[in-house]
Amino acid sequence: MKLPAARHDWDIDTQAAAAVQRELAGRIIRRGSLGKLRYAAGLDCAFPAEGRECLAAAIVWDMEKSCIVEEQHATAPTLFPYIPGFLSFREAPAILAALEKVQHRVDLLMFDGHGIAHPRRLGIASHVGLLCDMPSVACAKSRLTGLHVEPGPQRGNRTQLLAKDGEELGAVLRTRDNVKPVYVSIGHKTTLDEAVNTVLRCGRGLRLPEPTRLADKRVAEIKKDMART
DNA sequence: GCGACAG
DNA sequence: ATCTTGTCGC
Repeated sequence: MKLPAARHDWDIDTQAAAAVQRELAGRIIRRGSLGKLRYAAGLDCAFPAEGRECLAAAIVWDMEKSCIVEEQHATAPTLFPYIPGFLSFREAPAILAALEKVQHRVDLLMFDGHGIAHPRRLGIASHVGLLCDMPSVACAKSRLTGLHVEPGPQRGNRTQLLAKDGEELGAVLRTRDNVKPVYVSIGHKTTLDEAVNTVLRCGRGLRLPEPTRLADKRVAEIKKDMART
């Protein structure tokens, strides 16, 4: 897919990165887009070569037929260490490279990580969604920020993830009966309800939605045969 | 200064 | 994320 050329530097320190996040956060659109949402691109990364490079995979999932329609992957040098709150500066370059290779139509991006449920309201889903100017949803396996009570035990049960000042940051969603819930939040150009529905629609019997779960599986496989050669 | 802390 | 085998449960 064609991605906007205007981007910022990635090889910067945490102070500059935080400044970028605060500036870009103001451009995030917390409303739904117009078009039909059928093709979701799940993104995830792994770190081959002892972490010196980042490998990203994009799995384009047909939400109607529940099948993969395309998959691409790319690598980029790892320019940033893992620091909570700055995940996108570590993974976004490789993810954008993988997305550039995608030929099929994509209606939304799905991430393993947070969106606006972030200290400066610009988690990786929001950051990449904004740079691609695409609707994006976030589905993280654990909390980064925000407060919440435990949701009910059944699939579909949810509670609010709230900031100290009461701002709604996301939803703590049970995607499988009696299994640890996931943290869903708006990335860009979506509403929280759309994000929650998308996550539920993309997941059947498992805790994580298919697009990101399959992307995780892919990078693990690729990394594996990268190692044995 | 002391905890918390996506992947 | 990554290092790692078997094992308990649906």
